[in-house]
Amino acid sequence: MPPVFALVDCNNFYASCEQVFNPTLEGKPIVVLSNNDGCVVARSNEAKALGIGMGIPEFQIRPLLRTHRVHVFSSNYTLYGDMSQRVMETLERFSPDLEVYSIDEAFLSLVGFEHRGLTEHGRLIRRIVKQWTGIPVSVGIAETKALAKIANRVAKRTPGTGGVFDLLARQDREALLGRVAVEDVWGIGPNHARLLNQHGITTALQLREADDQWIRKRMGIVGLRLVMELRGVSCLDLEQCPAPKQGLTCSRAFGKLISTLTEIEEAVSVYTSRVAEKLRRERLTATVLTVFLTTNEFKEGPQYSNALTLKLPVVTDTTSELIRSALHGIRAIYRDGYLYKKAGVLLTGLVPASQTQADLFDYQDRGRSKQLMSALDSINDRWGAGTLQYASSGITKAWKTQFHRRSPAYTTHWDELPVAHAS
DNA sequence: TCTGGGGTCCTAGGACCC
DNA sequence: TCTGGGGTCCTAGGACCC
Repeated sequence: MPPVFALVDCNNFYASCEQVFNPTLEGKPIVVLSNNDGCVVARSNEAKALGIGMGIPEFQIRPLLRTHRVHVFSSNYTLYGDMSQRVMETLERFSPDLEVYSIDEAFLSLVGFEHRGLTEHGRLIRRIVKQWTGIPVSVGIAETKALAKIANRVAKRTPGTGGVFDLLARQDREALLGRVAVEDVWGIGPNHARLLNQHGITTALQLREADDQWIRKRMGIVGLRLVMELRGVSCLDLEQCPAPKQGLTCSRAFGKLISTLTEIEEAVSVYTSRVAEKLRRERLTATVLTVFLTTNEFKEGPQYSNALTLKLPVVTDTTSELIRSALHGIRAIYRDGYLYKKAGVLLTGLVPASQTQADLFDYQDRGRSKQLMSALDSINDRWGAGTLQYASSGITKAWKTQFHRRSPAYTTHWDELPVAHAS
């Protein structure tokens, strides 16, 4: 059976999540900002119509936001993560062959559903997801993932499609691909777009017709696979079970520039605690730790950026051991006399915890530190991240990430549940 | 004043081995 | 004077994704 993919993509996902819990926002321009309220990461249709670009720094459009009374939100990842799970669980009912591709997108295999009419099936998916979660989605259908991406784009932007577009059924495929700019093709970033444009390739249609040898040489095997996908030859399979994680990171810009080693050590301790929590949640242990530190690249003044990778003395998931190594690393790369903007901790060489616990023979009492970590995790789960923390994390936290306009965690915190008013 | 965070995969080059 | 070829592993950097 030839493959058939549907790409289901939530419309303006973060913005839609905010609207679900505050319906007075529907039809209004709203934006959601990144950490530290830095950049725009989601926009309602009305905000897009005002010309607010994706990724633009908030301070650059502040007057515009005020003039048009745009509703502005800090990111609320707890809420978005929970809503994402609800959407994915709903989609699972339509096809067990599902790949959760990102927080707001999933590929579904529709093989076996052809007889019902794929467009009709797409409309049903859209209706049920909206009804059960409140989130509007678009559905693109085609015989490869790359084409399903394009179909989804058409569904989103073309009034009259009703949010569903089946490329398989189209006779005018060439005309459609001719209207898609090459930089809007999935897998073509700014660098390859520039390269292709220089060689006269400006549309998805021209990319499809490009010379294989040339593509292979200039864009590698990834580029060639993409071209094949545009031709309707499926090269990218549905990845149903996620591959094991290769690394886990916690990196964050500081709420303000900092210069002292003490403050940086505090931040690195907190970041290490966060990444250690992720590690335990994934039931993994780490063997390698990298710390890094950078100044603000956007600002004038002396720049410094460095990273150090350390092999951990023992494979571990224990916060205190990870903090010890991270602080060791950060002291080694810290230089006096700079204003620092960002630091991070990266764990790699990940091994499933089940494979490491049996044969440890170091001096630590593993049983006790395991108990300590589960106590720590359950208290922080129950009472909020950071309720219990290590002394090296400090108290004042002048460098803390800023979220000035965060909406409530409507779905995950009892004291922030939305309230229904009888009218 | 103010510019995010967390990932993946591929490739080239060097070290090392037989 | 003359100095192979093939393999693996590791790392850094580039490109891309949402």
